[in-house]
Amino acid sequence: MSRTFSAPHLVNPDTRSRVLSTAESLGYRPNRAARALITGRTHNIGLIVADIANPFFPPLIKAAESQARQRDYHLFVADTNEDPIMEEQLVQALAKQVDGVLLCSPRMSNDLIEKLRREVPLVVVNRAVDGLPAVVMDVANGAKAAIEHLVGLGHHDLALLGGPRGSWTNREIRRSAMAAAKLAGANLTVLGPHQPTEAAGAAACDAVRATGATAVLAYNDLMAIGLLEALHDRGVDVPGELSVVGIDDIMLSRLIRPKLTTVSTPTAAAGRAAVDMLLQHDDERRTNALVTLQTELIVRDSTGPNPH
Amino acid sequence: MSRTFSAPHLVNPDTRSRVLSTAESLGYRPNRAARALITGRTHNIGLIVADIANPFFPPLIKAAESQARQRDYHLFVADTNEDPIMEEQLVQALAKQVDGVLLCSPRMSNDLIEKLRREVPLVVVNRAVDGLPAVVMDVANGAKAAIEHLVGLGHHDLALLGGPRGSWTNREIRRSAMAAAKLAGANLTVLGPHQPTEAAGAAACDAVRATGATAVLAYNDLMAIGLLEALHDRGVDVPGELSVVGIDDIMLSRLIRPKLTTVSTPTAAAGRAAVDMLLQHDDERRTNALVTLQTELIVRDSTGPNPH
DNA sequence: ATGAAAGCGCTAACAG
DNA sequence: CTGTTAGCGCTTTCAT
Repeated sequence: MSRTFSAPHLVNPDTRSRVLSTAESLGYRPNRAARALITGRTHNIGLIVADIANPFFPPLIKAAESQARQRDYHLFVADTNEDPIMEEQLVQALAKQVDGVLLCSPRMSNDLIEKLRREVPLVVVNRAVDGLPAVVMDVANGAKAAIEHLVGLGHHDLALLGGPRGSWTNREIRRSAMAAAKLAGANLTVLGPHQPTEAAGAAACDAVRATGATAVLAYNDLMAIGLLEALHDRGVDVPGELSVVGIDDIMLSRLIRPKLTTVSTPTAAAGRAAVDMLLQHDDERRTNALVTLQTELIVRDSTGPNPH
Repeated sequence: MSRTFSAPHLVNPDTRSRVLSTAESLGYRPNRAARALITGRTHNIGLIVADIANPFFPPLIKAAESQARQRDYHLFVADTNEDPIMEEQLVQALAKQVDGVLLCSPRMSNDLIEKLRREVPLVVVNRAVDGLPAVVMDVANGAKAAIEHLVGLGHHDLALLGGPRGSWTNREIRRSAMAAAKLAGANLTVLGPHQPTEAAGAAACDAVRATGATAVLAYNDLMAIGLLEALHDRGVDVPGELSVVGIDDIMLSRLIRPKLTTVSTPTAAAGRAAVDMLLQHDDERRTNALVTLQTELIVRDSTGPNPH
């Protein structure tokens, strides 16, 4: 009898235990897909990220999965390869199989997000979208702290190694870094857009040096690390000749030499928060809920005083 | 009419296109859960790993997801936190929702795997189980090559930094390393079991030094890197005083200094192969199919001649 | 080549 | 409190 599983409280304890033991001996397990058909709740969540192998995402995925399963949900994970078109396809493909989708660091337009939210409940991570539940990191404040840190070290000529087109985070960083530089009376040259990868960071090395900057803020740690590698190959001393700051504080950043100064973003907390927002009942959910997670500048060894 | 989607070839092209355009205008998408109920095929795959945030797994997950979706399958990802009990629970929880489960680096017993395979088709990665489709890396050969490399550098006193209990890979490495050391007339001290983490590698530093070994092979790169960090903190020069070899060739390993000498394992290929094995029709599937992927020793900067 | 009907495993609603 | 019934969206079988 299905009530034993779906509404245990209004069934006779005797009957219940009898059913339970029979079920046990038969190895019976309720079929969630069949249940979903009638209840409309699948107890599945979709998680869409730009690149599973980008070290930024695994801690987020892990935290989301853990939080989801604690609430008896399973997690679909899908990878868009940084392709906005793939994002749309994936949301639609998963829509019928999940109770909601976590869209992490989307590259698609806000208009498209608006369209997709009508097909399936959406929570967006790393993007603020009007009227949509979202989890963002306060990267603006982080970028500001990074610029102030560099200016405090005597740097006047700064460069920003920009991230991918379509990234809300990238826009926030640029806006905030430009404002902070202006306020401090420093020059800031903006480079980009670039893919958020180590290879792109390395490839941008010469462009960075051509700006004449003595300090660089990168869109993320991966690009900063790529830049560091290329700088090392060219015999440029960090932080002696050039200071480098990243954003994210991925595991790598404290393991490389010099240890990377970076803005730490709470990725695991973001994963948990996103799951919580998706799963909290609609009546509690304010449609414009926006959770902003704090960031923190971690000063390590890749930044130093202006050599000039 | 459902035939339009499930058996397009035996429907009148006119009718078909008419149905299709109507469906399109209604935004209709077939419900896979309902389809699964009757066909018995969910078009979903479960992927169970010990730790999503362990850098070894993301490339495997990414490759598996990509391969699965190319074949119109979605991927559930779950994390066991290195807990064998969680492995069992997860397989059972996913069993009804998937057409098969990819069990990566399982820590559970072979007996339990035998039991679970009766509930859901299983493909095992990083473990050879009799009569079960499996994808393994030839770590035995990799460990042998590592030992020979170290002996070739003049090292006679070696240590093996062992991995987790229950790991087939760990047993393979130990067996092969011991055989290779014996053959070369070198001493090999085996340490462990340890968690396969950077922290555990660092924590084992003093134990490693106490063995008097001049060269160490670690269960994986993460442990080797932890060891390197601890060695650095203690002012021990690598490879001047101690040589270190890892296994896996995770992205980190070529980014740290000294760059880690390691045995590269084809993790992406393993993810793809596992999906392929699961999805190939049962009639083609030999029950004892075992795919063995080759490994390769990558000599970088963490190994050098015996100082004595 | 197409329409109609049965039924996958489950829950909801309704009787008892 | 418990047995029965209808039907979720789809595919399959059986008619036509």
